[in-house]
Amino acid sequence: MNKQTEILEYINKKISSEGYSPSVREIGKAVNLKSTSSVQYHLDNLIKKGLLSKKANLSRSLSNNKRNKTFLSVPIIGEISAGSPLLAEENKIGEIPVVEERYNKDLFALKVKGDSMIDAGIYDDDIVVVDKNIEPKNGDIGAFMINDTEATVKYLDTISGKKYLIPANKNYENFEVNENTQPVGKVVSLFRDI
Amino acid sequence: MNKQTEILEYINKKISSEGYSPSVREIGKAVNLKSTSSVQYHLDNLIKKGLLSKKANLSRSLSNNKRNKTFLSVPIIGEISAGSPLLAEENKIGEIPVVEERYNKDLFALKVKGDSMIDAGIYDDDIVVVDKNIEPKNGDIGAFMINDTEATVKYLDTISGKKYLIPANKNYENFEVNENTQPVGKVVSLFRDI
DNA sequence: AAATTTTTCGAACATTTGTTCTAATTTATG
DNA sequence: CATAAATTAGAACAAATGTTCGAAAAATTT
Repeated sequence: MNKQTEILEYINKKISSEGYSPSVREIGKAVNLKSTSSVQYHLDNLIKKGLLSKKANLSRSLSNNKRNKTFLSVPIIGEISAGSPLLAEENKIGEIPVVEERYNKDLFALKVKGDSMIDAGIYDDDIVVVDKNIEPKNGDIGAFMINDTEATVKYLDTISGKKYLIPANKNYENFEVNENTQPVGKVVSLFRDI
Repeated sequence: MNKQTEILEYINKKISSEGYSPSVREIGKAVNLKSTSSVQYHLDNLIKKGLLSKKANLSRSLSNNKRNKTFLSVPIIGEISAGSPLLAEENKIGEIPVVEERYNKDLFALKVKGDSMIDAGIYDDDIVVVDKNIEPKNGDIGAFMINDTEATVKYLDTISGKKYLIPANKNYENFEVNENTQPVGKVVSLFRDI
């Protein structure tokens, strides 16, 4: 392999595994270059090619131009154990990546069970991302807790003055919002494995 | 705001904007702490709380524990400029995160236009991830290039010996596969903003 | 008000680190 | 083979950086 690409790959590996850039000397050790100036030589070339960025005189400031985006993970909540809070660790069944611009502390994801929202394009086993910051309004798809034990995803709407959770499937009935129905947040995005 | 969270947020901001960790002194300057040891004091606490990681004696080695580094980005392809290869930079309209275990070099994403796959739960403006490594088989949903200028997402199936691209919408017609139809890959997952 | 805990400061120190310069070595080129 | 170009090495330097210690200041508790 080319020394330059060898260096670039080592930098990528280091950043993604450790979370920070290697130093010039670490690079040299990793790719068998005994002199720091040899490493500098290749770094300069990589920077000229636009493949790498770095701040002058600044330690461990290398960053890959091609893959720089950071993603944050949001927990996926599965079945909710009776009595445990929704976001309890025991209910977590996985993680889903979210782009940083969209991330906030009140995001979480739910695995949808059943076909009650199929006409909204939400299928069994789909994963929906819920923002607890946003209270679902009429017409929104929201996540709701029923009796503190079950999370459900439905349309919210008002019919003749009463609020209902409304499935997107003719085979299911509307459910009138009562004191055991707690809005959790608005559904903002959806993932599916095909 | 709490000094500790102020520091944590500054570190996050710095890493995501610059691509590398700030130094102790940079943190101090950012959050108005005149002594490096004051910063150390808070860093130690953050590490004890498990919110932060760092290597001893190593400059700019801070990394956020909540931040998952195992996500990689896959390009989203929009409209395909005539004559340009599918994955050309000019066709790229964004990026989408993919968990590392699932990542491979032949993944890319397409923005779906129209409602021809609506009965498969794929809606207008949905984004589907395509794996060029997997050739779509009968019954699969695949991405296909037509005349090298248009990418389309359809079911693939064989009807009385002939291969067809089959929409999931009664209002659209099946399309017989011909020499201008190139399979690109299999659709493996789906994203939607709601 | 006194005692205790938390937080901040200042200075000093040992390393780490990026940079630069010149020369040696290897590789490609005519 | 001779020459030029690309690559590597070694050493030295200045700046950046993490760490530690004791004391002061501020906030909290008793």
